[in-house]
Amino acid sequence: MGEKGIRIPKQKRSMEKKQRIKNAAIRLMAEKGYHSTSSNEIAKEAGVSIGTFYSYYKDKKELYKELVADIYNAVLAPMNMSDDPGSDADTLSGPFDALDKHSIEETVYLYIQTVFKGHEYETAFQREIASLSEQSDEFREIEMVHKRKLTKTFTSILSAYKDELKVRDLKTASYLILTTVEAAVHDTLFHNGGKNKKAVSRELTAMIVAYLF
Amino acid sequence: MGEKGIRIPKQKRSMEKKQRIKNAAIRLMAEKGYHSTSSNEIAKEAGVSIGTFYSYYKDKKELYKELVADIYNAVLAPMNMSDDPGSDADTLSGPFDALDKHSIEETVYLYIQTVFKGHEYETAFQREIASLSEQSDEFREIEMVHKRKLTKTFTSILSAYKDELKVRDLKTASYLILTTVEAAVHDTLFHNGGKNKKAVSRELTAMIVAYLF
Amino acid sequence: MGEKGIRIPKQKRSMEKKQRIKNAAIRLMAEKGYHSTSSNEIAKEAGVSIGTFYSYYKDKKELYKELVADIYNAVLAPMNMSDDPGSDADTLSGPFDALDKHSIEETVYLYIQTVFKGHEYETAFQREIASLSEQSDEFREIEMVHKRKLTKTFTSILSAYKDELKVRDLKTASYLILTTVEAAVHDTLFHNGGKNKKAVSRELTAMIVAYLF
Amino acid sequence: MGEKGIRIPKQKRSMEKKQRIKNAAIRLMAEKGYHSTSSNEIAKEAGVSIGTFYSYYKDKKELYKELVADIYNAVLAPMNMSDDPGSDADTLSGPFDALDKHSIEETVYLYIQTVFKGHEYETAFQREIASLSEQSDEFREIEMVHKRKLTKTFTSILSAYKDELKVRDLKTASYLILTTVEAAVHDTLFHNGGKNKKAVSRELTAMIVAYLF
DNA sequence: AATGAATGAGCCTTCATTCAT
DNA sequence: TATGAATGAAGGCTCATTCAT
Repeated sequence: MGEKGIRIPKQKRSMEKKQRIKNAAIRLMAEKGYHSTSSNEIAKEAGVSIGTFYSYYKDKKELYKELVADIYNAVLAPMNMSDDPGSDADTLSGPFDALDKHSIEETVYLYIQTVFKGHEYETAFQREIASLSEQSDEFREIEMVHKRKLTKTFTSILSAYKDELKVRDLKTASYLILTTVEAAVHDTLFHNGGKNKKAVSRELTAMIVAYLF
Repeated sequence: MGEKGIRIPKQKRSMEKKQRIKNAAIRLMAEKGYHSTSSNEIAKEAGVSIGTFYSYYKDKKELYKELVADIYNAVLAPMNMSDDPGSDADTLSGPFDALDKHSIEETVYLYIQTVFKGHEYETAFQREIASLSEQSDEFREIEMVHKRKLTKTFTSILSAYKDELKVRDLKTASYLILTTVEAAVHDTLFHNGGKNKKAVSRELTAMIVAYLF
Repeated sequence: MGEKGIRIPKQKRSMEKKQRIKNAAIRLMAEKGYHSTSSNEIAKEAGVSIGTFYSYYKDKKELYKELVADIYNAVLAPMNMSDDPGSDADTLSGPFDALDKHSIEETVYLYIQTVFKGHEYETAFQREIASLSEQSDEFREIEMVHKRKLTKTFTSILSAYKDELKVRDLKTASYLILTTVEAAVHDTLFHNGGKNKKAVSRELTAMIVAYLF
Repeated sequence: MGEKGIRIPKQKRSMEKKQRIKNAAIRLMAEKGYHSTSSNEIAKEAGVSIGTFYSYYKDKKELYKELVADIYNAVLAPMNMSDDPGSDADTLSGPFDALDKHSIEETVYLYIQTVFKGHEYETAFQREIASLSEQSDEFREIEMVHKRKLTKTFTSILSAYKDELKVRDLKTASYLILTTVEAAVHDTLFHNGGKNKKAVSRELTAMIVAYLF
């Protein structure tokens, strides 16, 4: 009943406010989780009234979706895969298109470092994203949109090395490597505080190279 | 601790009631998630009064913790690593101590199958566990107690093959393989419905063997 | 999601509480109207927690429906038309089945008095019912269930006088008389404070008799 | 009064804007009711800022009052009873002063048709008016101002027929007839969709004539 | 005059938890 | 022991109204 009329801010003042809301939300959700963070709390932390909050976002979920999109844009941008180059999210430096200029080992290692870098941006909040995606297919789908792109790109990269590869099932190999790297990085960063990042990078590289070639 | 006098049931009748509560909780949480399942609902589903519920469990979290412990015991038991042989949780059949009786490939493959089997027990609920563990360190710690043991055991198994291995950093290798297998199995089962289980098992085996030897 | 489990009280204590809620609701809605009366206010006025309120009623509308049903049962009962003889609403005294024992004028006059009596019970709240019925077809339907019965009964009474009547279109006549009496009584009571009740009764009787015979 | 300085527009531009607001309000309130129509929504529908809305109207109630007044002026005008001949509301065609040029039956029938015509103008919104008038004496009073005039006029018309009438209590008779016609027309139009308009007109005429003469 | 971003009181509703019986 | 009625803090969200620009 009756369009809710969500404000789409173009003015500087408004943009700033929206950003304040986002920052507050990331801060709080990273710390206490999505479910334990209330809209009222976010508004207060952002120094904004609850009415303003709801003039920018239909509901808490809507805000969360935008947060995830921002994170993914920021993380995927350096891999040259971002959808939205004009995103209002920060963008990580260091492009990923240098992959093919190096030896195989270097290439894989570089890839792993890129994934690390991506996970190191707003780490705590990304951990919460991972959690929610696990919880509801609705949230998971938001992530998948981006992840599917990654798989495709990676498969095409592997195809370039086709003749030198010993694996046959390229699709499963891509899936496996992506899952593996993602999990190892995730676990290293989120649950071990990154202490063994170096060793993991080295061994992970070794494992993938040994598998592929 | 236990100011309110949480009942520790030893009588058959009580044990049965507790089990009914647990079963109801698993059923509901698997379906709708921890946060969307209320204590009242669990009690009703269990055919028990809410008062009774709170005479067995300090709060919902307490119940959840017990559920996680049960799952872990059930999953780890077949690997001969369970702490609590007298656990009231079900126990999966098929011991894992046959590892060294087979060829390397067979051994790894068998291990992967065991992990699959573990994840296939109360799959939906385990997915919820994974989600919550991500969310709160408190819950995560419960998992870690068990996982640390797994790493240790696995490292010692690898040690048996020491001379034939090409990896040097045994600790990191163990960690990597466990994380990798866990992640691949998890993703295959929880997010892909297990459709590519076979291919993943094969490639995963290939990757690990290529890495280790 | 998940049956809300509305409590259906059979115990004396509970029944009493439910009645307290109803009384409070009638009091407040009669005074300030349905829309300006909040559930919290009703609960407070009833000396009951808001939680208790929602354990008895799914929402405010549900409570309102019950209130209307109660009123109608109380009002229709003396006309021997109540659906629910065991209703927990009060019941007005004075049956209406004496209609045919009197002269025509007396019969009509008696009928009008009965309608007055019905409207004099919880007058202010009935005024609010009338208002809401006007506002939403959903609420109107609740009233109509009862009103339709009245029309039918009245038509059959008229049929008994068939040969002496000068009107031909019995259905429209019934409708017209019911509407007319209802409106006159309603207006006299709700908007004129009943000051001219006597004169209105007399003239209304005269009009109807002149019309029918 | 008017502390906030409510603008009384005399300029064409302003009048136009005010009218746009009124039209939007009637449209929305007719469709969704007074309570479910927000000021912000009205302003948006009118293509006017909420600020402008509040520069013309102290609050939503003020706007509503003006709407009711307009409707009454539009409805009463053809009966030559409008207070404000220069009202900015539309005016229905067809004067009512032809009453005495016809036979008694024709006169009454004509009157009924006029009332029908009045109710057929902005029917849905008038239904909402009826509802709100029932709800609050404040709103009701607005209606009464006009209705009292009607009664007076009608009484004086009846006086003209004095010698031929059989009724003695002219005041009550006027009141009764007005109430009756109003109610029958209202119900026929608002709740029966006007299907039985013809039959009701006929029978209503018959009833009133039989009563009066 | 006009705008519309901003406000915040207050509404409806849920649910973990208590406690009298 | 067991029950379940009762509680009330807290959450999500709406909307009439204000005010700086």
